[in-house]
Amino acid sequence: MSADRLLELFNRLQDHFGPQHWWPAETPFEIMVGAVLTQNTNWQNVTKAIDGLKSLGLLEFHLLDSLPIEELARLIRPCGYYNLKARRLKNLLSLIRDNYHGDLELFFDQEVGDLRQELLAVKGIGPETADSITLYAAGKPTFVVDTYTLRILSRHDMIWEDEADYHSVQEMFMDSLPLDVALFNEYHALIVRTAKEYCKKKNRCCEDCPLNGF
DNA sequence: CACCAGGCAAGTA
DNA sequence: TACTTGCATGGT
Repeated sequence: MSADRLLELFNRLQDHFGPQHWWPAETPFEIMVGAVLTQNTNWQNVTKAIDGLKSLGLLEFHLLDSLPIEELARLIRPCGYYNLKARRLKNLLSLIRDNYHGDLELFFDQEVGDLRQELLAVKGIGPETADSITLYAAGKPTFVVDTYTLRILSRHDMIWEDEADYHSVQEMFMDSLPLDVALFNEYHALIVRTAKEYCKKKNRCCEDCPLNGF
């Protein structure tokens, strides 16, 4: 896989869509919560859950941390897997409370690899969620891979479906591109944008996809 | 009606 | 190691 092709892909998407202004949230804490809630879930459903928490004024570390888990589960119901996600959020909040006095700034203020490893150690936080929080909430340079990334790359013969484990694909991006937070931010956002708009059909590209012929 | 969505962990062989 | 399954709501 050539670095040039990955750069060319980015340039095409950027030329076509323009800036994406990710992550769609108002605070790093909201990004972190959203990253957990969006696991295998339509973003529309996530916004329902987030807006619900917001409207009650609960989208703040200490409030969610002290909220009973059953109550949290009930409040995030619209985003699905609510019992599971309530537990996962609690796991994450507990880590930040116990090791960082609930200080999100302090938690995020560490070397990118350390932050990522600490996130991965939380039960319910896998590579994509860890990278999303690291990149979009903490602003550290790590590349976010998701199902859309794998789909688009394999569709354009940039990976084989079998060889496509998370870390090898992530390495591919990070070995080929400058470790630039703004670039990684925009690149992943553009991939999601493209997939949502043009990869609705299961196993083939749309006629009018901006990547046609790429 | 079936299928899908910005995953992850646990179970099975 | 390599599959498989559970988790769940809401939109198309």
